[in-house]
Amino acid sequence: MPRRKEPPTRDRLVDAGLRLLEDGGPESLSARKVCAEIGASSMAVYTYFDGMAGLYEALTLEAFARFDRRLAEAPRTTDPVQDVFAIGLAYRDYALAHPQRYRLMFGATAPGAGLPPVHDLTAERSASPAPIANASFEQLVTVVRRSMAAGRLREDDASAVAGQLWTMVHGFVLLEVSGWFGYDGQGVFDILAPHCVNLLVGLGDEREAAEGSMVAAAPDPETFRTPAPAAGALPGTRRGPRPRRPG
Amino acid sequence: MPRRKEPPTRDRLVDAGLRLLEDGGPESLSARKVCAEIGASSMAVYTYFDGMAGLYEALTLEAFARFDRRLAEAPRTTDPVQDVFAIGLAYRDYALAHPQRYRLMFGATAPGAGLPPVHDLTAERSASPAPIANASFEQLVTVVRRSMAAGRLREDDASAVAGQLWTMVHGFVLLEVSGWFGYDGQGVFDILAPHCVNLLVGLGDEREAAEGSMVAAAPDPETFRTPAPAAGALPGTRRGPRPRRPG
DNA sequence: GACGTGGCATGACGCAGTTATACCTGCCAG
DNA sequence: CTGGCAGGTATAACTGCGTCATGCCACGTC
Repeated sequence: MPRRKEPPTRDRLVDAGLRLLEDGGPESLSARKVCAEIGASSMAVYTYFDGMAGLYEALTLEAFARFDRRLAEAPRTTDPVQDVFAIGLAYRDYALAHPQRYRLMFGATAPGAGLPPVHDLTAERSASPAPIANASFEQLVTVVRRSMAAGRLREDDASAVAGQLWTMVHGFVLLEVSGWFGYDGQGVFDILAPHCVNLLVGLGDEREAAEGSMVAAAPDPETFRTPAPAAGALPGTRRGPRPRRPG
Repeated sequence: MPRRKEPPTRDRLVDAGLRLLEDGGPESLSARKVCAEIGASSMAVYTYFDGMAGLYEALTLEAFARFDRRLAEAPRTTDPVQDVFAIGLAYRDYALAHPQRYRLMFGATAPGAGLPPVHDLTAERSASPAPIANASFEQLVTVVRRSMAAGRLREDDASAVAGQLWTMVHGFVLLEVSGWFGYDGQGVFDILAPHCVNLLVGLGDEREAAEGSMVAAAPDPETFRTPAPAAGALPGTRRGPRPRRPG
């Protein structure tokens, strides 16, 4: 069993791994570099994680755990639809603060670990991020269920509705961190906010109520600028997917 | 200039690269393996692509070109909303048929090429997939615009609306190919189809009209099973994000 | 027929993941 | 106190990776 001095070697490796991943991208996430970061030899990766795949897995689990904590920190109010927006904002905040980590979580990075799950169904692997991811997902299911109980959303399968919201934020965030919506956060205003309002309307909410909850969830008034009802179109709308390198 | 015998070496490398990527995942996409596939030495990658980054870029461009062609093959009818569904189905078909290629296209693979665009804004690179991706996006914008002209969708910025639809399908497809919705296509029925209908309703369409267009776009009656209007909830709904390895 | 140019193979370099081996340190038995 | 034991760790070597300097060789041209 590992020595329990002050900071266990295993945890220091995970911390260093997440730090290197975010600072230098997946290419910096090598066994030699991570171990050198804490002053150990590359053998430590095999002692504690049985190889790089295990390290990737531990990093994924830790990233999901912090993600789950971040979603839990989003405020819960008496307006459950406002809470939906709050969770969505926290979701995006986390992804934008740690884009590499987010890609790792959802199988978009990790050259060796779990990248091709479609072709890799038979691979036996001990720990899966699914339980902790399900915990995060359940946070969304709960506020959806509350929204239905409050009469804001049509009664329906709360998990299916939460899946629609998750799909929306996930797709948006991945496009945003890859630069398809520009790098200035305009996409939230142009795409995500109207998408969310439109989806909520389709789920049964009144448009004015949804927009009110959206504005109430904004930490500052600039986050969501309510579209001018008279103009009809959204001001300053971008032309959709844009080059990764603007200009 | 390259010799123009029968199959140019450059094109054969791109073909072999796409094939290796889909068959063996990103790990199989090495300079040595791709060149060995066509009986050349690894030097060919530098002769034609100036390194692996250039090969990744060429593969991404070719993947986007085939994707664009696939979307263009989706039938266009007199019902523009039906065409929206048809494009969405073609989109998903392509992504599910070539999941690794799809990840490469949207910056999720490619350890060396454009993976961390957030940290890599200053990198100068000649060709970008943005123009061809914009062509695909414009196909969606066109049918959205037709939907507005036909009075099915509220008049709005067609690009912003197309961005919402794109976000939805992109997010869904990435979760689906990673196994979060299971591997049996149930997610289309549980999540994507109701999401699309709900979004279209929020965009101004009538629910019955949207569901009618959806059913009309299905190549066979089983693709979208219309939710029973009496039950309210979707039958057979899954519990949202699921383990990558079911069981 | 000699020449130069461009495509390509060869071989080397550094770095990656991985692993066999040996060492070293802390613990327990006697 | 001493000897053995066991587990964490460093070392070094293996293979395969991207990359590049070098040189060969087959073309097209004068």
